Amino acid sequence: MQPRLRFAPSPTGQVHIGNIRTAIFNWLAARHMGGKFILRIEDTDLERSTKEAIDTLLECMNWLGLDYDEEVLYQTTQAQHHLDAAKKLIDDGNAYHPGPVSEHSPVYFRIPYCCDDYPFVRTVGPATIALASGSDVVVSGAGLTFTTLSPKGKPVENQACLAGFKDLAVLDADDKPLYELTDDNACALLSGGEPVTVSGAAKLKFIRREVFYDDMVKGHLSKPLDSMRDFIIVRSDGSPVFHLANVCDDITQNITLIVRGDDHVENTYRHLFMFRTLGAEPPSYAHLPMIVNAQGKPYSKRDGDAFVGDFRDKGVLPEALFNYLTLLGWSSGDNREKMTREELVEAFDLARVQHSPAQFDAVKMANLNGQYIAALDPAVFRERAWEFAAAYPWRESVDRAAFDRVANLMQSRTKLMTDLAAWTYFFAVPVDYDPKGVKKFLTPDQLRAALAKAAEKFDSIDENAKAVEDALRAVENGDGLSQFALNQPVRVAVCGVTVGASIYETVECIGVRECARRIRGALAATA
RNA sequence: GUCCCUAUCGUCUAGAGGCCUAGGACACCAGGUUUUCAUCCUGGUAACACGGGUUCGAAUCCCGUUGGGGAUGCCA
Repeated sequence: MQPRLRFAPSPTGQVHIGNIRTAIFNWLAARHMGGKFILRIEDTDLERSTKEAIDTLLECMNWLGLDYDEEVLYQTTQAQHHLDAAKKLIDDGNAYHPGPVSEHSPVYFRIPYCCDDYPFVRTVGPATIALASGSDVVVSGAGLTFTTLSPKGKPVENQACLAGFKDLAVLDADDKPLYELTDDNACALLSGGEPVTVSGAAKLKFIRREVFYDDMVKGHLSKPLDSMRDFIIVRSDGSPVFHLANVCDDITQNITLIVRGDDHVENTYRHLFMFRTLGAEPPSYAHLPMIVNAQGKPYSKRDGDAFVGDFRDKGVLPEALFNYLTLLGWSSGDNREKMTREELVEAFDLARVQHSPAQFDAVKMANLNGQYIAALDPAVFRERAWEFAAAYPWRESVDRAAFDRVANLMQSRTKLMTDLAAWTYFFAVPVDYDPKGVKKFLTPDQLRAALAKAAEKFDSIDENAKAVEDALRAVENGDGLSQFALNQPVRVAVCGVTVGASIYETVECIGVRECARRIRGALAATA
């Protein structure tokens, strides 16, 4: 059967990198296996799901090249299916209204008491739980309520599903049975029998069972049934809860492999039962570790910069973000880091995904981004730079050909597309001059005199880098200055800064005559 | 509190009992190339959380401790 994977986000505002990383891993896994990658939008939270949020999501996926197969499924269109499924579960005795049945009580999913033949349930063995002495135990179709003692001796209320306590015996302090849960009275309880309250209990003795499954990234995972509870699948207002909707849609969409965040492992134990009782084969699962911030903590609103849109605005290339995110929690195993999409699809393997959270490192990502920019075909870089520069007001008055020359000159020293913000001196007289640069390069009389001569030469020389270089060398020689002594003074006078590309080519880009004017202007302004 | 997961340089990671005096990348430091800066090249600092076991041999397996994360919602 062809693998079918899905990305099922809730569109509630911005797209978080943790979220999009899940999408990327799903996409990679699907493409690697030659399976389908399906997008399902879980928009059932009417309050928070907006059209804008959906558009943002779609845009992010498009920007990152996450193409999906088949039509997008909007969860709100499936409401009837969800409710039908709930009804089936109730009819089969796998779900119930607690207490007196009413229109306005929620529906609980019941972890099935008879589940020994489920392929994902196994018997662990006999177990006992010590109770707070002389406490009450309530046994009902909705499970068990009992009181234990915390290590500090405080009484703690516990609730668990009935299925967790196969062959339960409630014992008193002398190990005398106070109550026994047989298949018969379990049946009675499950079909709506009155709850039983046992007083003076001291311990619970039962056969422990556990749910288990093989996670494609985390390996063998299990959880005892007595640590689980029945859970709500339909709210009292009649709307389906995540667990119901999510599982139903996975069934209707025939999903065979679910790749999602680590925070869902606990849900998996519940969902396994839901697939089974809904008559479906459970899919395989892979749970991805979380991405945490520079403090090693989960991203919060305060971190602010963890949204895909922010990275785009900061001048990160989509292919670089994509590549960097694959490196968070995954590695090729052969020291390759900068990899093309094709190489990633080829190498991607869920089994190589890390089990523990990974910290996002903006510096390393910027470095990767720089590598991507450096490797860009110059024509492509010019185009992207031009598009990106639309964000800056100075672009309006810039001639495209002039811009392209600057782009060619600056590509190799661009790390982030936002570095273009500093290109403004190519197109306009600098507004600010670096004070240290002025002090060092525009203040000494000897340099000022030489600069004036250079400006004079600039009035008539050819408009190319070689001529600029020759002119500067000539002035230096004539004035007894050491070679290159004029480079930085010219840079400061022309660009206002002390760092940048080759000054000869920079002058050529700006225009030799224009530079002559700027030098005189700078000299006058600092006189 | 309980349950589940997890632990290699500052960070991302390689590592499936001997190839490990632990490899790569980012960052950092030093040197070199260069008309400035960046790039680039060379070299360097830096890690198996701790304690027990198992074994001829453990970063790797087991147990415990500690740290971290998650779950414990009529959120998803």
